[in-house]
Amino acid sequence: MSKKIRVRFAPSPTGGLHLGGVRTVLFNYLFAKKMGGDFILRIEDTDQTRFVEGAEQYIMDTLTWCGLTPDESPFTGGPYAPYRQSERKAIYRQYAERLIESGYAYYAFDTPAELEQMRNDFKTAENPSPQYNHRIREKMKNSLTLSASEVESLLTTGTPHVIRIKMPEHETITFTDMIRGEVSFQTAQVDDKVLLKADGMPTYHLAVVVDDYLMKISHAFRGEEWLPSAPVHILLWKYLGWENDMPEWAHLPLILKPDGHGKLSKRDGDRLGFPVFAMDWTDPKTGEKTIGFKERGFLPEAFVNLLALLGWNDGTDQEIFSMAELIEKFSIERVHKAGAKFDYEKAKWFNAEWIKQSSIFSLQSSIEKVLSDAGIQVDDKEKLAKVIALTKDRCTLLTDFVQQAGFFFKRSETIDLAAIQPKWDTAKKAFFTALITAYENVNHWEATELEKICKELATTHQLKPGELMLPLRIMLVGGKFGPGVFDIAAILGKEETVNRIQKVIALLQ
RNA sequence: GCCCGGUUCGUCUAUCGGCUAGGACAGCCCCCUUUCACGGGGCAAAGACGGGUUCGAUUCCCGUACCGGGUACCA
Repeated sequence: MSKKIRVRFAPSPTGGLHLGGVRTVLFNYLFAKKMGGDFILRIEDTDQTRFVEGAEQYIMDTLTWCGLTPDESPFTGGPYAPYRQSERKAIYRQYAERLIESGYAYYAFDTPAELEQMRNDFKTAENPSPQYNHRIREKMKNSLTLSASEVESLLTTGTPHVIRIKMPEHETITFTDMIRGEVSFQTAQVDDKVLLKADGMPTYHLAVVVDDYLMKISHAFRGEEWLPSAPVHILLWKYLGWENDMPEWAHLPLILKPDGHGKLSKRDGDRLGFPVFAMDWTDPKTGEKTIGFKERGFLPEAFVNLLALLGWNDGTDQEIFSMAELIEKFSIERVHKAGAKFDYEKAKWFNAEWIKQSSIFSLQSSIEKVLSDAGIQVDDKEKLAKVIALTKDRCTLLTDFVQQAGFFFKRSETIDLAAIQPKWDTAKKAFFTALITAYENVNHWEATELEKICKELATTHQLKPGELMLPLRIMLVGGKFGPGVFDIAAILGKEETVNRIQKVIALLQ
């Protein structure tokens, strides 16, 4: 039998795809692949989260980058199209009305002002936010309090109205969550949620149940923030007569702010200087740009890896997992119940590990891109491969290659002369001038040979090699960083090495 | 306020009644390195609290505290 495992989520109101969202998708994907089921994605497009321009493409790009391509497009045609909520309005209304006919829901005509009035009137110190519940609904303007003819006339005159679920007064709703086990709620504690809004669009509560049923969803993953509304959804499955088709639920723990309290938000990233979105996103309305993990220099493998370990582990000390290993080892039972604070330092560590263990070949094109974005053109692929081999263990982010590897292809615009100048004298000048000559005559241009020549020459000039390494480095690199100097010279080649030394000697006069 | 979840080093976590409580990130120290990193070695660092149950509780149960979520015609 085929399983359909779906995640349903909304992108952030401005359109970006947030860490928590990607992780929900990831867990869902891992579970689906592990079970051999289909991986389905449903995306909200209502109200505040109604798609802004480019958001659909952005979401697909993000999923592709992460390697989480869904088995069905969440946007275009497919076996259960249409997928956009706005195109399914008639479907939702039909089921909402069916609920009214069977007495499980009712029309409510209260205006926003009246609702606010009610909340004000019933607000007390003990109950700061009164709910539209079984007690309050008796006092409001709805099809339970109005006569049938009054309702009829309000409806025919097109009075704005919503459809609300009629929560039972005293029932206990119990269900099993794949992560949390048995959870129960008292219906008296939950209010008569709106199912269909005045504009005819469904709320999440109605849409999630109707769509999951119609689309034959077998497992539903979502964030923990949905747990309190689970009883509404369970009741809806029951009231619609679909109880036996209800999916299994999994409420994932939240990703929390690294410092203070609460859910991680886009603002925290801006505030603390790390990405929160998977990829760069520019809000088409405001033009505001939010940086992504990808553009910050993360490898998709590392991003997926760090996300998976935020709230899950396989019980061993292993921390580095490929997607294939994650699929093999993932188990929903081992997902934590508690939320996890996001730690950017650890996130970077995952990336460094992935850079170290990635092959030169697989890194080549992304590094070439990073360098070219920084205005450094790579002409020689073979040279690039050598440079990557020499520098990849030193880089945490792909963008670190700009500093660690850039000078191989383009001379540094700034040269840290201040680091050599104070100790520069005629003896050193004589040495480096002699070194140029010696290097010009080298037959085997490779690191150990260059080192040997340099040290022998130092001895004949009665200089300590230690005093010469730093100046040489600055001459070749421009600053106090990078791999071993002779390895650098070896890759740079004879002509370029000699030129760089010459140029700096000239500058020091 | 009420409802629902959660609670092991600063952080992410291991432990499914036997613990000298393990690993990783971050921190500190040493080694390696005539740059900076990588790497290697080491140090420091935790069971929220109070009751039970048990020969034995971090592990099971109950309270309390604290944290998080929800309490919208947002998702």
